[in-house]
Amino acid sequence: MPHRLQKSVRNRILAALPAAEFALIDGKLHRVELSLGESLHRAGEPIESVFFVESGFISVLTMLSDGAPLEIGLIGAEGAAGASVILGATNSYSETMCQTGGGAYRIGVAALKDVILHAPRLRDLLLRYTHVFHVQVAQTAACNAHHDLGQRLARWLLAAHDRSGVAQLSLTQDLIAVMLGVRRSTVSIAAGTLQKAGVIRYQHGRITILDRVGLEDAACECYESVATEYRALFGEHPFESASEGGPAPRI
Amino acid sequence: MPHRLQKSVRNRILAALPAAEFALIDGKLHRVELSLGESLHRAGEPIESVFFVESGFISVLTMLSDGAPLEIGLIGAEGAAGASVILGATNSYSETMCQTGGGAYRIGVAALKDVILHAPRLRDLLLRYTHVFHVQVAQTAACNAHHDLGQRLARWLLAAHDRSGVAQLSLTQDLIAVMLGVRRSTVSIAAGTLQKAGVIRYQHGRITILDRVGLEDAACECYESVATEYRALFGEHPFESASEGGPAPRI
DNA sequence: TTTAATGTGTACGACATCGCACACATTAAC
DNA sequence: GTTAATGTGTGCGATGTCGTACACATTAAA
Repeated sequence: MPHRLQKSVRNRILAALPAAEFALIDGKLHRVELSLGESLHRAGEPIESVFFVESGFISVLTMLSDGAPLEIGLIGAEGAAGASVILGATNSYSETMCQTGGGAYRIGVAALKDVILHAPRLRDLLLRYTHVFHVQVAQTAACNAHHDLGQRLARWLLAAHDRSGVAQLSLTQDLIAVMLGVRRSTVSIAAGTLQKAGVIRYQHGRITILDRVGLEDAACECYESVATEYRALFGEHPFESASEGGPAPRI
Repeated sequence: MPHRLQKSVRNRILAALPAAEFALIDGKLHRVELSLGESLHRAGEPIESVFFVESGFISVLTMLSDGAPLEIGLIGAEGAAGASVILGATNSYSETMCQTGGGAYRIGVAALKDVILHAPRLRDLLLRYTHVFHVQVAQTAACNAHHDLGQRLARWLLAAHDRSGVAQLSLTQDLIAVMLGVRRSTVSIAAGTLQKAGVIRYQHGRITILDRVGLEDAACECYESVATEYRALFGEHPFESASEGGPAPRI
């Protein structure tokens, strides 16, 4: 297998590895394309692979017994889906699925555990990433209880924008409603408010962020709290592709 | 320092250690008594100690910017507060405080990290416990969004009952309201419903669980989902004191 | 025993969201 | 260009909780 150039890798964890550790894992990574709606792990099933996200973002969903899924976190190029295997988990407690098109590097769980024995920096990064993701979930728990949909929608759009890197997202209100656990019509009202304020624009499955700062004002503190945790781990621009350099794109 | 008898230790993690590993950590544990309302870690502050809970239970709270705390998880004798240090966290993202009287074994973070280098089983147990706690938080995020207060209250009482081990709890509606992030008067209504159904009894700061099975029926699935995860880690009776043996107390 | 502090039950208008329904707008398919 | 599929805006009664207030019950303190 031809060697990848580490600096062409966008995933922040892989990009942060010392060259020697990257060389160890490189040959075991399989580039995969993720299509919209594709499921990476199913709730209750064994975790067979870990996915280091390169582009797009992944939703982590808890499935309630009435069949309703509810999103508890988002994973983009700053993280990895299925990383809980390094805590000793064998089965996934959640459903992880791609909400956009995207790409990732896949590695089998056994191979990853093997690599980790000789890659302490990778192990530490995965542990710390797992912790920050946990903080994200904890903040979401509080957010779901305390903040109204207007704030939660703005927060979600910011998180999605960070992780996708583009201002125009292909997202229906239906999809967002499922993620946030509310009616589609309720999303329509909240989105309408943001639209009237000139912050976003909706056009049949396409949502454009017009005013990033305005969106931050509309969001609850939860966005910023979690972003701060990610900055502590990855530096000033945690969601930006490592290979691009420069400040995160602003609109 | 005189050696403790490992079999007199109630904490499930410490009790599950091989004797050789327990001997390593034993001398570094400090028995502490926890009083009601005592704070073990403060949000944003460095984590200086990890607490292996022996009795009573600990609330883990996210502090929102309006000053309102919201509980995201409970820790009893099955776990440890501050365990996220083993993921590389240096500061606490949450407030942890004791909601009952209780006891714990405290160990300094540096000492714990030192022990862990030579205690792989302890390390694995802490990692797996951290994962299960994460699952608990994730379930709470979904629960806060989807389930009404009647279900959430029943779930919370079950969790508190599991971890305290006694049917009579010293808990005001005010305290429970803060934990669940609702008005005290709303708790009064939900508790009144449970009381009329003969499931619990309230007597000025003292709540008695009269019908454990009825409480389980009133709770959402979230209780059982999380309990299943804890069973996978600690066996059939995850919250029971390890030294007591026999089935968990039923009322 | 009396008094104060604490804890609980209840009331009521306001508000967000539910659950459902339907019309309309835009895009994709033919 | 016509038609079907998809996505969005809106309406409305029902429900759960908010926010606040107050009366009452129980326990603790004087």
